[in-house]
Amino acid sequence: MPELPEVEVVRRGVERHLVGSRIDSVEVFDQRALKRHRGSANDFAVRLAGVTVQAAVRRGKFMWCPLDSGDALVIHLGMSGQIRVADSVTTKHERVRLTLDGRPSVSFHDQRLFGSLALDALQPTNDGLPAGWGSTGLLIPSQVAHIARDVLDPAVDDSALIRRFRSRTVAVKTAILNQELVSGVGNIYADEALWRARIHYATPADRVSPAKYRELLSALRDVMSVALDHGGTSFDSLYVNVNGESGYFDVSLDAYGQTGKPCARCATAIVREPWQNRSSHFCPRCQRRLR
DNA sequence: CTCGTGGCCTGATCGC
DNA sequence: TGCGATCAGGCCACGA
Repeated sequence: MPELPEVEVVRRGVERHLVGSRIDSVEVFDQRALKRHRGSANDFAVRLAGVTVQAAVRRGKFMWCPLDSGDALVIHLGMSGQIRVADSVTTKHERVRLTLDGRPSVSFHDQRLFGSLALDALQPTNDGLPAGWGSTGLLIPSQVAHIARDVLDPAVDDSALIRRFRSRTVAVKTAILNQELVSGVGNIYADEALWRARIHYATPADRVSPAKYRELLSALRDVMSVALDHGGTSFDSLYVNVNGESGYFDVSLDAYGQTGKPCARCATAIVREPWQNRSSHFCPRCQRRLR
């Protein structure tokens, strides 16, 4: 389950292996991997053949490659998507293969099909600032335009973001997972950052103080930076980096997946609760529910 | 506009 | 051994 640091690792791999290449041909083995492409698999393949890849850009968990055709190849890894280089044999979960001019092929693998590839038109960013990491370009795919800047984006205005959080009545965890407010935060790092900032996940977003939000943002940035320094983390083995190597690494998690283990601060057992079709992990002593 | 729910997906795991 | 139920969760469509 790649989150922002893992996607950034993959973006760097895409930058190395795909940027500057011309795509000679495209094989679509399963068109469900083109969920976000508005058009047929044939349309996807025909429009991609012969184009040259110009850059690899990322905002939150969306990645895209501007092409010399004027469009962009949009990549989302979903839960189990992988980019793999130079596969000689096609395996069960290989969904799309790009054959390049004079360089090893690049494939999109995805067991669970939550991810996708798509071709999309580019449009200017709303604020006239660079669209994301990896390029100073001011263009963003139309289907990514509604995604907010991510936590690590230097163009994020913390004060404005905190005002938006505080205008919501939903749980604070819902607010930080909302990709239209801030992007790149998934369930793992949400629980980790809430634990670090000592905030209960169900606290109404409008009852968290600005100072607490600053702590929360800082915790998110810390935990993601550490993960990025280690080259990406993931809780299962589905995430694989661009060379097919597992990106799993032993970043120490203090909340997520730690059910029953002692809290690193106070030794109280970490609790897991079902929440919005997923789970929330927290320390019942350090993270008190507001009442 | 905001919010809550359920669908999309497959494979590992569990109880019977 | 096999079968059905459950769970994992990012994103999106939909209805209130």
